[in-house]
Order: sequence, then structure tokens, then C-alpha cells
Amino acid sequence: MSHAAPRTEPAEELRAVALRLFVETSYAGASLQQIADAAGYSKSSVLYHFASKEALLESALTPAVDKLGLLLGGSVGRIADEAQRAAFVEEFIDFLLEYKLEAHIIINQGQSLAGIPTIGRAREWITRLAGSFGSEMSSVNQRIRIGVGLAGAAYVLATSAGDTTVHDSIDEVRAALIEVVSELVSPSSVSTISVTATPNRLTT
Amino acid sequence: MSHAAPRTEPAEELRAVALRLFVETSYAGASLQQIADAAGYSKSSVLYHFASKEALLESALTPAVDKLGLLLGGSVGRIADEAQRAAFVEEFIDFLLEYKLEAHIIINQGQSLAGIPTIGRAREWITRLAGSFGSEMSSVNQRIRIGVGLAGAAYVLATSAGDTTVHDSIDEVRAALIEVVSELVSPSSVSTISVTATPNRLTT
DNA sequence: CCAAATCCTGACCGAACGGTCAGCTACGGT
DNA sequence: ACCGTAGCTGACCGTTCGGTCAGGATTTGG
Repeated sequence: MSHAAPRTEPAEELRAVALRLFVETSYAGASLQQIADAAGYSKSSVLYHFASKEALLESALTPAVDKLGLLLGGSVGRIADEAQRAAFVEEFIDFLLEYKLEAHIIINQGQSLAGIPTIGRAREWITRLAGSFGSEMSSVNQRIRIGVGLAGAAYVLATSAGDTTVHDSIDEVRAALIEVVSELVSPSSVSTISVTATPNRLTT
Repeated sequence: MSHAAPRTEPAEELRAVALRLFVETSYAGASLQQIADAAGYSKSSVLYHFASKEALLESALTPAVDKLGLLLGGSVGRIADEAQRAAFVEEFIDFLLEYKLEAHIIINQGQSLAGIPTIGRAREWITRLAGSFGSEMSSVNQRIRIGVGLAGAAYVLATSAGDTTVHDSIDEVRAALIEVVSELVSPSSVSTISVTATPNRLTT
């Protein structure tokens, strides 16, 4: 059955192409025809591999949402601890780095796509995450810090992925994001960041 | 005159409804029929007031983009100064507070709508803004701080507009946003931020 | 060799899209 | 009374949408 792998699996390539187009144009704006053309297949072929446009979206998002559930399900109660929170931020940034496009869709189009099961799951996880942060101190200030940090980080990553410009090293971006989000989430103790902080270093 | 809800001018109400739907669903996802239904008019009536769907979007965004140009055009050179940068952040947050939905569209759908003139103008302004920030110190760290701050602030505002839980006072949100974005943009001088009470109430 | 399964496609469908147009009503100016 | 115009609408047009279906290739197993 699985003798040779001549090229990347069609379903996998379709997922990747669809994900890209769902971010560039929106889910509603990206048509099956565009996805098929971009992947080099016919529209019928797309619907052979995936029962519907919605199924294609779900199939493309499922790995990310599963990992999100794993990440939050395992450490949703331990965010209160100051030290472990830093570790969580690092994990979360890595999650965003791995699933830039998926995160972008969930964040920016999550509201209108809340009816789709996988999206709904993701939104529940995020709500639970926000709740575990807010249970400790639910001041407006704290909530805004968390919102700006997480949404801002996700946006910067997802946009840099689809856009031309920046070709910074991933490690640099990762370190900077971990630093700034840690600073936002835990305002008091910035100094305890174990990541190499490079303040104001010129690249050229 | 025997219509159900409309008290304001038809064109103005159509702009408002369209703006809301363009954010909730995307520009591509919101149809003229939906907009017309939501506003209590027929699709033909929408196209009587606005030449096309694109013209409707432009008409709805123009005030915000004009103000953005005014804001950036007048103060693109003084951002380098540390003290005036704080004032600029305050102005910018007020801009975001006044034009939440418009900012959300420009940020989240700007890439796919770059061909539309008004959107293009807005994106040029933002590029110039980022450039004026980056000219001083273009480290990866700094660029990410700015990106997270501005995008995060805009996202938090735009989402809170269409979402639940609005019991936060506007002034509280404003103060918190100004504080956190100032902290992100000017990492050194965090301690003393004087938030002047500027009336951000303007009838439109 | 044949049958079954896999992959892929063009032709086609009803619905919805953005947009055009002729015509309706209401009303102010003369 | 008349007319012009502003506001609004239903009917209609061509196109594209997501989705169905029958069937052409190609491979595989017996």
C-alpha cells in the first residue's frame, strides 16, 4: 500500500495551500476554485479529498487545535505560579511559531467561524486560558496586557509569514517575542527571563 | 418615513451597518444583501447610495484614513523624540478608540484589500509610521515590540467592540492601553507616564 | 486477465453573488 | 396644475459560488 512517496501527499498539499489562502484572503473570500488552481488540481479533486470547504478548513486546523488543547489542558491550572508562567509563555510562543497561519485564522476569523466545530473548540480553549489568567487578577489593566500580548504576538507572526519583508532569524524573533510577552503577562519580574535578551542591537 | 429603526441618514446608517458586517464577517463574506437586510433597505437601495460594494467600503473607511493621515502627517518627524513619542502614543490610542472597526479592517484585511485605493493609502501611512520608528533603532526586538503593541492594541479594541463583556469603562481601557503601548514602544521610560484626561468624545 | 480500488476530472446543478435598469412614490418649486 | 428630482424597489442579467455525479485513467491484487 505505502510503497513509495513520489511527492508530497495531495491532501497535505491541499491543506497547506488552503491554509495560506484562508489567511491571505479570508475563508469566505477564498474559493475552492482558487485553492484548486493554486495547488494544481481541479475543483472536483479538492472535493474528492475533502467532503466540503468546511471539512477542508477543519482538516487544516485540527493539528493546531489539538496541540493547543494539549498545551492548555496540561498547564491551565499552573499558570498562577509566577515561575511556571514564564515557561508557559515560552511554550505558547513556540506554539504560535509552529502554527502561525492556523493561529491567524482562529484569532482573526474565529468569531465569524465559531459555528465550525474545530474553531469552536479552539475558542473554548482560548476562553479558558483567558479565564485562568483573569481569575488571579481581573483588573482591566491586566486583561489588556494579556490581550495585547497574545493577540499582538499572534498577529506579528502570522503577518510576517504571509508578507514579503522581514527575513529575520527565527531564533531572534522567538527570543524577542518571549521577552515582550513575558513582560506583558508578568509586569513585575522582567529580569527573570532565561532567554537571551538582546536590547537594542543593530542588525546591520 | 414609516421605516422601522432608521433615525439617522440612510447613507450614514448603511456605512455603519456595512462597517460592522465587514468586521464580523469579512469584506468578501459580507454580501450586499446582508447589509441591505440588516439596515432595513433593499439591495438596490444600497447600490443607489453607493456605486458599488467597493465604493461602500471606501466611503466607510475614508474618515478614519483621513484622520490617520492627519495624525501621521503632522507628527511623523517628532516620533524620534522620546518625550513626544509618549504624546503620539496617546493620540494614536485615541485614534484607535474612535475608529475601532475601521482599524480592524485595515489591519486584518488590509493585505487582501490593498488594491482598493483608500486601503492602499492607509497601508502606506502605516508603512511610513513603522519606518519612522525603525529608522532610529531597527533591531528585531524593537520592531517586534512596536508590532505587538500597535496590532495588539488595535485587536483588543476592535474585538471588544463586537464581543461581549463591555462593562469596562472607556477611560480605564484607554489608560491601560496607553500605558502598555508606551511601555512597549519606549521600553526605557516605563515608570512615569502621565495620562492626561483628553476628551475623546466626538459626535459623528 | 480481469475486477476492484484509487485518483482525478469535466459537465452540470441550484443558489447566491455584484450590478443594471425601468419604473414607482413622494414632494418641492414654479 | 405641472414637472423635475430624490429615494427606493423588484425584476432581471451574467458570473461565480459550493457541491454532485458519471466516468476516464492508472494501479493493484487475485
